[in-house]
Amino acid sequence: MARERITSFDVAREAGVSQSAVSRAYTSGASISKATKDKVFAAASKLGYQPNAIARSLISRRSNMIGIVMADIINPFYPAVLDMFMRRFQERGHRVLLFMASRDQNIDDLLPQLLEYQVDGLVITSSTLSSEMADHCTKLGTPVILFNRYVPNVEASSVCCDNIDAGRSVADLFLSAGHQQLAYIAGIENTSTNQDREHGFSSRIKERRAQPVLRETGHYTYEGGYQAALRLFQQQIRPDAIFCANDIMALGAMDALRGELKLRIPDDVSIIGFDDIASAAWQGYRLTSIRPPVGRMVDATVNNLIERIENPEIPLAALLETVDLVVRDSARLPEHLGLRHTRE
Amino acid sequence: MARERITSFDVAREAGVSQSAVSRAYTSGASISKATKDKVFAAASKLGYQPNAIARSLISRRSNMIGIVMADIINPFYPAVLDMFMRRFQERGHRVLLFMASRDQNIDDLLPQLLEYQVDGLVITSSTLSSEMADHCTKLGTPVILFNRYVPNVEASSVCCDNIDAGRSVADLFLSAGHQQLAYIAGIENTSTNQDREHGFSSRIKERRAQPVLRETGHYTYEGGYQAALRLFQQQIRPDAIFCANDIMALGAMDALRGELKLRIPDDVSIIGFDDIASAAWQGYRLTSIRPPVGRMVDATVNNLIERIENPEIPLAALLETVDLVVRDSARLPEHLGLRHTRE
DNA sequence: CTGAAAGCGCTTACAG
DNA sequence: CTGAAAGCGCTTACAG
Repeated sequence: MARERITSFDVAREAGVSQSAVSRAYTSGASISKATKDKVFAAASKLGYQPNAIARSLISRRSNMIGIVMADIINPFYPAVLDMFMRRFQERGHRVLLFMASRDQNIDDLLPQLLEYQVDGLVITSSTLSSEMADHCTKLGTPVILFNRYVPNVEASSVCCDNIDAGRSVADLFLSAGHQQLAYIAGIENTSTNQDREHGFSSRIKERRAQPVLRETGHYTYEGGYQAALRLFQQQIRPDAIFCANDIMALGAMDALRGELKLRIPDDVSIIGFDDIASAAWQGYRLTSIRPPVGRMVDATVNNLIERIENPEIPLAALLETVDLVVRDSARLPEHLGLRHTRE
Repeated sequence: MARERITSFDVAREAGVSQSAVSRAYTSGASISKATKDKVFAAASKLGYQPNAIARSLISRRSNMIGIVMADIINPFYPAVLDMFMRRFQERGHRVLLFMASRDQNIDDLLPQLLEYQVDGLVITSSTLSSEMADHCTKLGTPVILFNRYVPNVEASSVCCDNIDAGRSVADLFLSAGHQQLAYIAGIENTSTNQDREHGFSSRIKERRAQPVLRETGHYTYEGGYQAALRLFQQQIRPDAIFCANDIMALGAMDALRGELKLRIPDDVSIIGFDDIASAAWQGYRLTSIRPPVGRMVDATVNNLIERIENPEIPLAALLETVDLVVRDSARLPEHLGLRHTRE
């Protein structure tokens, strides 16, 4: 069981140079001659040496690790998001320390575990943190950015899509197509995404003096959306158009309407979802959906975070991206859509 | 911009004790009096101190980090797997350094990036590694375990479900229910999961002297399964039962059959998938599927890895778990199923 | 360009 | 139980 730990000193001895030289060989931009570098690499590959990133992190006070906190990986929107984050950070030479939170739990108890590993920066997804914790990160010099969440007055950048405006647009689309009675299937109540989507939708309905919106909660899950749709149609007043706070609930609602309730989509009821997850495009659904510009949002998040790591003076940013409408077959829409869209 | 770095020396000074005492206060089982410990924690919380895990890792030669390599997070089977791994490792006090590989690329180039961070162990999912790389890990004393992949003669443990036996069982189910012409929609060709499922399926069909199996490739994607199903029915000989190497292809195949081909499931064609992903249970599909015991597989993986971290003498293991059949509505089945199953 | 030396922030024998 | 000291494996001024 000879666990060999080969260090820069071993390589130095083998190569006949100093330990500093070995270190310089692995530091791009360090002043070292080609000849020395070659000797070092030859010795290193002979011994199977690789620098120890932990030791490097300690002395250089840079771990090159980014912490990502993610709740809700089961929600199909987030695997695609995580995939993009991973690719972006890997491309830029960062490692990712991943933490899973329960959905929308307060993550104040979790963060110290990340912070003790001296992550250079922190991406927080689908969770919120207290302003005390954010201040603590600021004091440590660890920049934090919230992805797809907005918390006012907190020492963190944030990147969101314009959920309020998206909600307003859906209301306009439904009403302009002649729908009379709109309904909203809510996600998790205390999330900013759910609140903003609902607020935009309902307030626009009020402005246009349409029938008050019906409402049920679907907890951002398929089963929740399925049950919420059934409840909506047990009432006296039935909707002819439903805006679902995310796609997975919309798919559940579609199955409930077509299966148990024998309703046709979009002839009897129009449905619009949010996220444009992969299954929204499946032939069995062809769900019309609001597509957040995930690529742009991830890029903005990574860029802002890395900029702030490299220059702590850069001020916080609260970035808001506009959404697209993806037109498929689940909703009757007006002639003139009035917002950016693609047809699939 | 006063980035304060508070160290154990600062806390020691504040508490009026030695730096060793501060360290001991944070080491469970260390010999330290309650009084000293209290003084240390009081000073620490006053100063906002938290031990530096990077420094601890360096001196203790234990990073407490596990590396997870995952390809294919877009495949809905894997987010559920990642979620379980994260919960298990977090519960047991380990951090996770995540790496994303392209699907089934050789990850030899990727591993050094993980190894330089001195991970205590390595879980590799849906990728393979060369035996050279595995030997390298052994030499470094870093245990490796393959999840859902098996590579013969490689210095790593592995945890799989019995894909060969599962394939045989599906053949038996189809034939015993009276199907005449079976077909297989393949996943990614060079993966052990695909090869084993196909081998079990085809070899059992041969043993029972049924019609030779038809075959198309679906690349483990929805769209791939959709197109593969269309191709199957463009031929002279048409199947009356299809085994899909994973669920997501099965859902694509179902949409192709019911949509473009106007066939009824299971009246005209039976379909069985593999993985039992969440959407297999959706009302729009109700796919009959083979369910690997993911919870047991993850537990076995975590247990074997942690055991080997704590005791390097423990031999490698190649664990094989048996699958269940989840009976829904997409396949005509015989009276007597002959394997463990649940009805949903 | 090169080497000797200090130091990152801890853990852990060692001696008391 | 407690403290002084060595050392984990590097980076980076400093002097030459």
